[in-house]
Amino acid sequence: MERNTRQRNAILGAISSAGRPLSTQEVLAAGQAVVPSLSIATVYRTLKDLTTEGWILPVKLPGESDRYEVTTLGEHYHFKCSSCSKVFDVHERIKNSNLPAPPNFVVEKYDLILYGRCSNCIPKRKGQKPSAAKYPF
Amino acid sequence: MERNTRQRNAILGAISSAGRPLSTQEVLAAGQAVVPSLSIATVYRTLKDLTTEGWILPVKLPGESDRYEVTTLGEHYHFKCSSCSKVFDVHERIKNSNLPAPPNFVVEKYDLILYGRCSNCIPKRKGQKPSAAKYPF
DNA sequence: TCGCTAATGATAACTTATTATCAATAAAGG
DNA sequence: CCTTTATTGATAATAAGTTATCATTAGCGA
Repeated sequence: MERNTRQRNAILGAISSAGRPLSTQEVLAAGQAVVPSLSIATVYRTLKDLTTEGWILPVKLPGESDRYEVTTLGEHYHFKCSSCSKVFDVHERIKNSNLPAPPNFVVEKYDLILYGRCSNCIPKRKGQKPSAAKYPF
Repeated sequence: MERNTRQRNAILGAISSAGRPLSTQEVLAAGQAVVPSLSIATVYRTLKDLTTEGWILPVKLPGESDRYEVTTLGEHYHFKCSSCSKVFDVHERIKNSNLPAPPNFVVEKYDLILYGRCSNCIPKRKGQKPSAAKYPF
C-alpha cells in the first residue's frame, strides 16, 4: 500500500468495527455505505493486501468461502448462526486438558466451530419475531 | 442403484476399509487398484449415489474439498496431519460441560478439528525417516 | 494547482471442483 | 447365450469464487 484511499479506509474500517468476521459480500456492502462506488474487485484486491500486510486474517469454515477479521483478537473460536448465517467470535476458552487426541498423535493446534442460534435469532416470547440484528449486514 | 457393478463395489469397499475419510482422488486411486479403468466421473457419480442412499457421508474441513467416510462411525472428530495431509477419525470425546459459548447463544452442534502430526509422521529416533504409512494412500 | 502514477471500477478471464453428455460397455433376467 | 438398458469412461460444460486487464480516476508530493 502506498496511498491512503477512501476505499481502503472503508474496507479496513468495516472489518475493524464489525466485531465479527465478514464475508467479501458483507465487506462490499459495508464499504459501499461509505464509498458507494466501491467495486468487488477493489474489495478482493484490498483484502489480499491487508492480509499480506498483517492487518486482517481469513477465517475459514467448512464448506464456506473466506471471511475476514482483524489480527488483534488473540486465540478464539467461531460460532455460526444457522438462522441468519452470521459468524461470531467466541472468546471463552476450552480447557486444553480436555482435548481428545489419538494415541501417538501430536496435536499442534485445533479449531472449534460452534453451530446454533445467535441471541438475535432466538425468539424472546412465543409468537414474537426475532429482533432486528445488532449489525448492519 | 440397480446394478451391482465392480466400480461401485470397489468405491464403497475402499471407503469402508480405509479407516479414515478419503478424498475423491484417494477414492479414485484406491478404486483403480481394483478396477484399473475406473474414471473420476464414476467416482463422483457413485459418491453422490452412496451419499443419497445413506452409506457414506461427506467430511468437510475448512478450506478443503469434501472427503467421504461410512455413516456407521457415530459421533467423532477429525485430525488432519500437517505433514502427510491425511485426515484421521478421533473417537475420544470432549466433555460437553467444557464447551465455550457466548451469553444468550444456543449451541446445537459443534465441530472439533485437530491439526498436528500423525503417528506415521513423527520420527521415531533422531535422524530416522518417518516409517511407511499404514494406509495405502 | 499540477503532474505523476498508484488505485479504482467494470468486466473478462481464470481456477478448481463438480456435473452433464453420449457412445460404448457390461450387469442381470430369460 | 441373448437382449435390454443401467452404468461406465472420456471429456465437454458448468458454477462459484477469485484474479487479471486496462482505461479512467484520484492521492499526494512539488
